[in-house]
Amino acid sequence: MAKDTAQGAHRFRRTRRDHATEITHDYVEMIAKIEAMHGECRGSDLARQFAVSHVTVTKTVARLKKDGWVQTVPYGPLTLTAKGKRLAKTVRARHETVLAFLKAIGVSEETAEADTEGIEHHVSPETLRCFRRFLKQNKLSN
Amino acid sequence: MAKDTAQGAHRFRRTRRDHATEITHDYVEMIAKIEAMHGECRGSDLARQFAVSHVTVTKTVARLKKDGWVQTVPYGPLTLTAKGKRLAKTVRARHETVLAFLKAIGVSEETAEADTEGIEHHVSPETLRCFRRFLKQNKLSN
DNA sequence: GTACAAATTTAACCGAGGCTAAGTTAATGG
DNA sequence: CCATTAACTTAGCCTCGGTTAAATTTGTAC
Ligand SMILES: [Mn+2]
Ligand SMILES: [Mn+2]
Ligand SMILES: [Mn+2]
Ligand SMILES: [Mn+2]
Repeated sequence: MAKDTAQGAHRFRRTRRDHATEITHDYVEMIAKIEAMHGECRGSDLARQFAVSHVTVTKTVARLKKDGWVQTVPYGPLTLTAKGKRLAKTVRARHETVLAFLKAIGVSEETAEADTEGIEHHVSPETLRCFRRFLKQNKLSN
Repeated sequence: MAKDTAQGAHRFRRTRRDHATEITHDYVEMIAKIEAMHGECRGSDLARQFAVSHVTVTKTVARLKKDGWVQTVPYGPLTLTAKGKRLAKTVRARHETVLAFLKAIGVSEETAEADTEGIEHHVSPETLRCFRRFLKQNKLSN
């Protein structure tokens, strides 16, 4: 019994789980970034940055709010909750590490930025440690 | 004008495009693998390997068929088209390279296998070349 | 040849993440 | 103060990738 799934099946489950949290991670990261740059973040900023419609942003933000990552005031700016700020910090750190790593092995700036946007969500803590170790060994820690 | 999208927006578009082709890639890769191991591939094999229901497989296979990657006979095995076989080959090669690369920088077998399943879909040709170059330089080409 | 088990298909549903169109609110210039 | 514009919301639609339940086909054991 327990042979209804193959032994490698958990890897695909992992990938599906990564994708379920991906949008949340990108949003809190972006909100923090825009807040840092412009003082406040509006829905229209996110729509422009992600190249989606403002309606998509409205719906996604409603989910983020329900899940406790952001707070909103009607017709006002978006703000991260304490929990949202903590998540943004770890997500940003991971993003930076992946980006620095790709550049360290010779990937061009622009390609590295683009690939990182997808890769970051599938890098496990162990792999992230390996990336950091590589950067350290090559004296390119940031 | 043309300032309705930010300069970094194309990266998120890229990631969304990667995700749109991801299932197709995983399916053709898996079908080729199962064919190679057991002579033929059935829908139930895919359901077991991906840990999804057989209904999900039926629906996904219908799309793959519509797009010309696989052929089916009612209540019979799945087969790849010529186009499907070619895609499977390139997808498998990319998977192998990503996996070998992660192991080369010190990621454990199991973690490398899991991370690769997601990362492979976001690795651009340029980054793949960097991975291969790294493996070559470290005499670990496969 | 019949009964049963496994595989497959079909129908009906869900949530996430996209979209357009239309209505509402807020800010601002004259 | 009012008209315009920008931002935001609401309503309704789509596809994809999941689900369960029920019907059908196929292969096989007896
Ligand atoms: Mn991202
Ligand atoms: Mn992905
Ligand atoms: Mn994969
Ligand atoms: Mn793969």
